[in-house]
Amino acid sequence: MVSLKDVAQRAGVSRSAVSRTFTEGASVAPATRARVVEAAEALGYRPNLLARSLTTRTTGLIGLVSNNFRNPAFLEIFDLFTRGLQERGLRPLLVNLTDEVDPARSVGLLRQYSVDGVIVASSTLPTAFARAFREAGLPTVLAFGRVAGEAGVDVAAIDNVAAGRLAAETLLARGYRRLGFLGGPEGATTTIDRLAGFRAVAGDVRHRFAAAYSFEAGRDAMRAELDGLAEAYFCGDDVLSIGALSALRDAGRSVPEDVGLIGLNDMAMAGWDNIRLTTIRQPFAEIVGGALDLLGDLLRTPDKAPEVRVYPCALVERDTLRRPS
Amino acid sequence: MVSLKDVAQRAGVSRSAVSRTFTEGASVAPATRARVVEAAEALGYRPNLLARSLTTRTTGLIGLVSNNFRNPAFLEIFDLFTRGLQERGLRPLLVNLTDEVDPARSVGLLRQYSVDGVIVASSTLPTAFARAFREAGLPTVLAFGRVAGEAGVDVAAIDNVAAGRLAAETLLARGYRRLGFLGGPEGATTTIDRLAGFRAVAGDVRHRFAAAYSFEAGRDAMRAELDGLAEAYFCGDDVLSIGALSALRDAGRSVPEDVGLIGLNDMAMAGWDNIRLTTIRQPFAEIVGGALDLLGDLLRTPDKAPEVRVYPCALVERDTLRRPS
DNA sequence: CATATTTTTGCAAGCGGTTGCAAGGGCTGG
DNA sequence: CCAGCCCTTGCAACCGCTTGCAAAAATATG
Repeated sequence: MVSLKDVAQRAGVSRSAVSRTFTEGASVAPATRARVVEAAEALGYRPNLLARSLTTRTTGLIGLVSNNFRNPAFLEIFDLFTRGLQERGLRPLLVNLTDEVDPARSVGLLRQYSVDGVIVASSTLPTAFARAFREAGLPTVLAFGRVAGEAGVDVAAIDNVAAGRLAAETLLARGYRRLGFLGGPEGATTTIDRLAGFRAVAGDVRHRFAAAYSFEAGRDAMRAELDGLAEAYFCGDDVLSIGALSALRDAGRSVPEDVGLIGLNDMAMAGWDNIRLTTIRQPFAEIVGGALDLLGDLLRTPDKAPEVRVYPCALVERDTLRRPS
Repeated sequence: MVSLKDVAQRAGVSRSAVSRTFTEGASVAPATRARVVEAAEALGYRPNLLARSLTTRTTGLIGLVSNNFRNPAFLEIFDLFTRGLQERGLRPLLVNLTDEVDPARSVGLLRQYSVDGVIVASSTLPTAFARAFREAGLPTVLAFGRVAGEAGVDVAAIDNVAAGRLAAETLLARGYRRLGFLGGPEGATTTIDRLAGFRAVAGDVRHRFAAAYSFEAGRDAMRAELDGLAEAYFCGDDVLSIGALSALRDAGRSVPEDVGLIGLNDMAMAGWDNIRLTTIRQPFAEIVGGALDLLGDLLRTPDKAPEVRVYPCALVERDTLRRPS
């Protein structure tokens, strides 16, 4: 591995000189810079960012932590995050927290790698995680989590209570009466909020929680609903809806005539011609962009007051709900 | 940030002593170790891995590079890779190479972050990338790429030529005669190989390439096929198949009676009750495990001869192909 | 108990960089 | 031609940690 010293030697200058030609805004004479650049190129030199981080105290590493590796929506989200980070000169260190229950271990890990900040991209990770990161002094932003009451953490997300209300209002407006809620994992804040919003409008409806955001979980949950079916359901997520849809069709119920279904997310798949799920759209790109902006602010001014950005969600009309009359 | 020195001071020992209590197999007296551990705990000390890497020359960072952020199969793959790496004490630095065309830039990036190795997880990234990484001295393993002729790079993947043959044989065995190939991106080695295998059995069939592994690309490609439709198609990938399926049903063609369809991958979605795609299964978990084992070997013995692990693929019977008579 | 041997320990240098500081050099203006 | 100023440059220290080496301490041996 070629280092600063090698370049300095070859260019006939001091190590400082070559360091300076590679650091923004340092004072080097054009002539020496040229010599250094030439030597560097000849040797194929690139500064070692991790060594540099030792003195600059910034690594450019961002922990991208999630536990949603089953839900295709998150592939879109990872795509947006990784590209966004790359555009900002940052590198995502991916942390898969599936099955992890102890925030302290994740904190240790992120600190050991001196990440500059962390993005928690999850709708189901207990809020203790984001909070633990923040308390460990890591600039943290939570994306796709709960927007209220997460004292001390920046958040970019939709208002899940409002989404729940919108779902209920929509179902009622379409003439469905006995409503049901088929939510995601029971403990998740987003599930709780969506149910709360839904109930605020629809009253104390029947509800059931799926074990995960997965097709199978949605299908199984809807199967369990089959006796005593409501007229229409708000599903916690599109992939859950698709599972539910499958269970309904299997059982010979027609959607949207017999049963209405509305999802949440509007992931790419929801629009596929053979699915055409009516759903509530989460503006992924905007949320991710917002989360990245928040992170950028936080990196610049580490002790700025936490900020919450709430993004509007909107109904996307497709074929699993009756049209308004 | 608490450092070695702070702990040393508090424990009343030298910095070396505390360093040694945190490095495997170093000589420290039980008593001092205890004092150090206590001080470390009181201070919340964790060794800085990046500083350590400066002398040990190993970071535990692995570049996980891909350009497949549209294909849900890759979410499963990322899940497997990240968990597998974590189990081995390694950390994935995620690199999104969508739209990147210059291997040199990626090489620079990976070297700047001193990754210990890199996993190229892609079926469509030009082979120049994996090769460039290897030539830059980075232990590299290619997963889901071409298994033959990639001189100098470890590979874990299926034999795409064999997969193409299997597809053609299956279609013929089911009584379909005029066959068609609806492949993924035209330049990709995997596409080329699958087509080659398919043709080796089916002869010089009609073929068309989709622009990407996406639903829309599959649907559009199949739409373009509609006049002059073959009797059965081998699609480059499940998500492409699902798009194709949608185009066919839209056009009033029944699958599998009018037209047969066979995909490749057997991603979770292919088995969903409302899709039920007949497909050829790529054993994701085995391939990922193999890639990780290869990487492990490579990290241990950096100049071992490149090795290729080929995994068998198998037909998964569902509803888009006639049953054998 | 003295000596030989083994462990444990601290020192100091080094990993690949950055940066404050003071000295050196080139220009300008008078 | 000289003083004064500013831009460049190298020195040396430091970032947090590891490690070879030799001295010190502990243990074993006769």
